[in-house]
Amino acid sequence: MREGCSGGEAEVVARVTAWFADAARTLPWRSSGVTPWGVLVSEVMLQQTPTARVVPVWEAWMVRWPTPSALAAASPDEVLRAWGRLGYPRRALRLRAAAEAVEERHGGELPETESDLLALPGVGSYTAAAVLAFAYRRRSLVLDVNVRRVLARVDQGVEHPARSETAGERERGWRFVPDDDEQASLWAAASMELGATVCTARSPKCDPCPVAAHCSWRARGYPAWDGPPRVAQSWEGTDRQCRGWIMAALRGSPSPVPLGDLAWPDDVQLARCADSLVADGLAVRHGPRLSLPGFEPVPADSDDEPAVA
DNA sequence: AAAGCGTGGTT
DNA sequence: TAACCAAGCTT
Repeated sequence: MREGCSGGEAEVVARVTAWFADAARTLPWRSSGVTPWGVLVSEVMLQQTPTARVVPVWEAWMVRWPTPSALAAASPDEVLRAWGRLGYPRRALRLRAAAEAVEERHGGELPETESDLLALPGVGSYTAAAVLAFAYRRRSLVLDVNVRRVLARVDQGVEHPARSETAGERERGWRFVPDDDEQASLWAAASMELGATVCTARSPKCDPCPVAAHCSWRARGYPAWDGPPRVAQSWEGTDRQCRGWIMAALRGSPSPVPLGDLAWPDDVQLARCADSLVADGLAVRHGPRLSLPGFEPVPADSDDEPAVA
């Protein structure tokens, strides 16, 4: 008997992985021939961004910058424009920084250990584990929002996982991870897929669920969530919205944009957000104008600002 | 360690 | 229609 399998973990793993054999979506980063770097690119793009929106961007991106060295050589403004509307554009900068780090520290090859992966910019606990599982077919604990929700329901009998990951959650998560590398990486992909397509946050489809009969939440009659209320992130009028507005303008302009051209109702907020974008390396000042970083003004003789005598 | 960080589709 | 939600990371 495998260690830690006192409950029905092995049965759940077997059923979910069998279901996955048929139900797996065909996603471009799952194709054979995709490099570990390609897997990492997909994982970073998928952080907080729906799969459907990532697909076309990933495909174009990998054609343009197939390797870490190619991306490291790209200029930030190109990278930010190619990132398009995926959101959280600092991920694009961090991905480029990760490419540079792979070049400098690992000779251009994505490292294969969890600690080396975690040391890359933009790579956290989830992404490192996902690369181990999906790129290297290695045993790891892949706990994303989908897997956490599946385990919350099947294992804990509650509708939602805790707001932030707990030690107990990781401990329980490991109980489901098969000893075998190949089976473990299959479980990682399959459990994520189940959460993404069947055991969804809003309206779970228990009918086609391969583990409905093993689900504690179902057995308990789907009790409503009685944990802490889940925070609703506001949007209207936030700095986030303002920053997004500025970034969209910068992406859409071939030349630096005067802040005054950005029709934003609050001048103070606009200035503050411009400052924060510059501080984050997402924008650069050219006198009173703003551009994406890496933008090269035509090297005329310093006509960016009116000459001061 | 809680809060900040984009964007747009779904319910 | 207004919330809710999405393959998280960083500070």
